[in-house]
Amino acid sequence: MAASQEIEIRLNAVIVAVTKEEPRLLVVDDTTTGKHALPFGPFNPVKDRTLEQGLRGWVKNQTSLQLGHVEQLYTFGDRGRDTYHQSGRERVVSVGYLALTNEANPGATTNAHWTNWYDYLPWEDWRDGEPKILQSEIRPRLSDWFHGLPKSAATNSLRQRIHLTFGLKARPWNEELVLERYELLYEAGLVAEAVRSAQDDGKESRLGLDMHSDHRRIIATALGRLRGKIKYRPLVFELMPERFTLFQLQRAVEALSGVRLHKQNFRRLIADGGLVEETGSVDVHTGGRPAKQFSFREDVLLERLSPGVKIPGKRRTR
Amino acid sequence: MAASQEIEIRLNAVIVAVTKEEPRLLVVDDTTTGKHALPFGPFNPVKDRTLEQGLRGWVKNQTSLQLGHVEQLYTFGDRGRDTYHQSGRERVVSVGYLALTNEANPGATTNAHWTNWYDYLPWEDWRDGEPKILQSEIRPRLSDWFHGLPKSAATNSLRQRIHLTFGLKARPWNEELVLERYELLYEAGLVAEAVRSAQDDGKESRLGLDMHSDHRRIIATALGRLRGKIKYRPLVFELMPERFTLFQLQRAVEALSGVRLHKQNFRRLIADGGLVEETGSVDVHTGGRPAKQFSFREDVLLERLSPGVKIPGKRRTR
DNA sequence: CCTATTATACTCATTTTGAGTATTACTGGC
DNA sequence: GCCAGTAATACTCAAAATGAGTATAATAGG
Repeated sequence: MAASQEIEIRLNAVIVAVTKEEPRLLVVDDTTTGKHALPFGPFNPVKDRTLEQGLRGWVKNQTSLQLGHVEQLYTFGDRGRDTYHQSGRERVVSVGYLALTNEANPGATTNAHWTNWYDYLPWEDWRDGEPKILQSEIRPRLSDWFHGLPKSAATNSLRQRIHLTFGLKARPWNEELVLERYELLYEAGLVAEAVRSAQDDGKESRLGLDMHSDHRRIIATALGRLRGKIKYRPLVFELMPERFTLFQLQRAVEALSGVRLHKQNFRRLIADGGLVEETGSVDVHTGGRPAKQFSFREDVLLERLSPGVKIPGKRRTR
Repeated sequence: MAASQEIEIRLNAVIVAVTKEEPRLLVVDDTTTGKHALPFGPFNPVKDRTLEQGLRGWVKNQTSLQLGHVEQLYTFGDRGRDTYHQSGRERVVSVGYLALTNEANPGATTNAHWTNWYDYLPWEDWRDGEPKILQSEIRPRLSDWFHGLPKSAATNSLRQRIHLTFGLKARPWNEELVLERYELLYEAGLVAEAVRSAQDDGKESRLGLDMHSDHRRIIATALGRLRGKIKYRPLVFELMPERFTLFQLQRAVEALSGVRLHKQNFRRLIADGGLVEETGSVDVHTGGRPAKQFSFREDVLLERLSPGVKIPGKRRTR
């Protein structure tokens, strides 16, 4: 047991809501860099009995938000995160958390504000077809980077990896590979974080809105996890109002997953899944036939094992 | 940014192998309690660039094991873990890791040794049908506990939770709910860890072999994660020898998942999945017709997205 | 060469899923 | 009040995946 150095533990929160068909993220303005940053609080070993309680504590104090589902994402301890002092005297370890809430909630009081998740990861939003940034920026620049590398045994492997993560060469787009895509762009030096310590001062156009420190990596982790988990856990409902139409639910799932779904099949999955129940009320502001409003059946948590919202895919012949 | 207290970060490793159709776990003997403990090393912020590198570092030094896949499991910071000093001066935060290896490897040099995973979680092994301990011990004692609780609004919810996690009342056994089951037993005071700080000195028969501190919770987390992940990532192959028969592969998956699989369908899934390729050699020591030996196709990692080993289930009419 | 034993191949009924078409119930303009 | 537009909801159908077998092949040991 080597003597521990001065270590500080921070609890970072990726606080997510869905409003007006967009996935939203609570950020604060970092005063020194002017960039957006994830809110965080310290872990106080004396006061906080568990890490999660520490997180809930400072969120409650600082934002008066009512958090729903909270889950630990990952613990980041990399040196080189810019909170690390060159002196080596202090090291920050961040424990990232994903927290779901409802933007209609009391709301933040501090300098925190809601932003659109896809401001930071614009290539992840395929709801209106393939994002233009892929065609215009990412593919050419990834290609330049790839061809500029020295050939080696790993060359073919890297090519495959690029194709897989970005759905190139007839491979399907897999919405869950958010972190994998971010990391590839990072390796290729295409996101601002990757060149922060280098000579390049960011004049070249960067992909997506930069964030403080490695926070974009953390939200990529969060989005990937969330996209995966809504399929087998009823997490979407924590982001919905009390009553909602099936189409509103679909829109929320689409906002998170970043892909469009087949309406009739989505409806079938939800109905057959027994996750919701009719409230008797209808929403007449649909522009067409009024839609029945539903509410989440709390008791499904008690009777089903993995009551998620499946995401219909596209048929592919193998 | 509150001043950080003295915090030590430990890197705990759940090192897993599969040998002779049993899932194995590398443990050390805790000198003070005589119990088995997970090996761990300190995180040294000066030397270790990342948490994972820190982990690989001490594992390499202490055991000379060749680790394959390594993944972070969870960060535990609960007070009350017995490494916490009442004085409140020092607090240990443990980052748990799952690491896969091959027991045929060089092997450990220290006091570490391999044990059977199911020694600690005997109710998780359904390969020979329902474990007797469920019938003889767990169900009756869970029942006693449940009926001894004061009735409240949460009573029904708890009953459902018991039924779900343990597959009671015609609900199917879900092999992935390892942590959920452990936590339920913990709440019910049926595992030794739960009564360590209480008056009870453990005379009553405990369920499964006790471990040091909260290490059994960590291995429950690991087993649950592993059982889930082998279904969509080719992790089993890291636990297999270079060449293996399909039946040996099946046995390994069964060892991990704790359930028996349908042989013909398993074979179909693997074959259709294209995860393996014939080596041309056969294993004649089968007791019957010789079995072809296969090897893992490394390049599937490059061409498929979720090349896991699906676990055939049982048909249930809804 | 017969039997036991395991590997491997093939069959079949269901269920699940992707993708449509058809029908229903509103609103707003005239 | 009727019609067009629009969205919600219902229903159909073929393909693929899945659970559960039966059938056949290839070895060892007597």
